[in-house]
Amino acid sequence: MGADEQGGDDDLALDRQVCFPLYAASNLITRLYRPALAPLGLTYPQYLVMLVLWESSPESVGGLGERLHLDSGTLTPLVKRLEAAGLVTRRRDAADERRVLVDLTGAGRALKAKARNIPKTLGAGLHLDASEVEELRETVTRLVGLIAAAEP
Amino acid sequence: MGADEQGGDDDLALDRQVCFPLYAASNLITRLYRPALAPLGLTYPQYLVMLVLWESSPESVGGLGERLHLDSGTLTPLVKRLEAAGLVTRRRDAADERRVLVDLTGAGRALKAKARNIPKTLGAGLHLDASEVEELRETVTRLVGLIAAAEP
DNA sequence: GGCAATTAAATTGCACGCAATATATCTGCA
DNA sequence: TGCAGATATATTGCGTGCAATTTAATTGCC
Repeated sequence: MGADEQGGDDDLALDRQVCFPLYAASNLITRLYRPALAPLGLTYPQYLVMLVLWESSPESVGGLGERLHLDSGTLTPLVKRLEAAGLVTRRRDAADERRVLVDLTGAGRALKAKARNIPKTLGAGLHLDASEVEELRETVTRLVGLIAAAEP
Repeated sequence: MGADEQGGDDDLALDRQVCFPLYAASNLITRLYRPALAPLGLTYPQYLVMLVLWESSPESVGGLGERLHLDSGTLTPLVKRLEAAGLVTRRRDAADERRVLVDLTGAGRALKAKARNIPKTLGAGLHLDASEVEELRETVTRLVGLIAAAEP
């Protein structure tokens, strides 16, 4: 142990970080999805918003943000792009004029059919067995819960 | 199973995706590190570059990119900001003028002392036991390897 | 009812990330 | 030697992410 390693062997080694592989995995996944999403005219974050809406719509901007851990600074312009693409509509909630409700158009709903095989197609290329994927998903989901709970 | 669920129960449910928790975890971690890195004047990606340089410097832009899975489009402006902050120098490699070598300044090297307790401080807040963290790190690292290998 | 505090979105400004492209340098081979 | 192809970095353009601020609407409390 060198004289400059008072914090332990070397806590600052890149290969010791948990944060870094998560960061790298996220970037790599965005890159991996790009060619599959390009024919649908979607970016990866836009795809996530569509996943939420395909499950339940209309949804407020805040609702989308809570689900995806994103704020209005990210979602407002993103949803406007989806609106410009004709996939969603935006309207003020009559019951609470502060809210904006994002809803699917016919084209937005129809896009789900084109997206259906994306998870299977992209998952297959990784050669991870199902149980391993499931465990990874659960562990990272729990981590997300922990970090989100630790937030202000 | 509904008539619109031909791809399985619903492969497009957000909670079924492995990609999403990784994406969310990455964003949340960046947010989590921000207040700890602010006193050092670093963003999270800048911190990762410094981690690499603290391990071995000088390093070429390409070397940084290979280690962090980033390209010159991201690294060039980032490293220039580190240079403007007085933490690194940039110079052409005399042996191969195409390369740019990024090296630590005295201030850059000195910053390591201030960063030393960051991993422990931030890790402690998550209340995950060490073995669990280790397993998560290994699994995600393996995933990163798989996706990176699948890349062109 | 009325006003302060809260809440929901939108806006602004900055730093990524990356595809596509441009520029400069090097390597290999005729 | 000289030149075509490959390689390393830089640049451009666009879409995020997010802190900080602004604007508009609602709630709570008197």
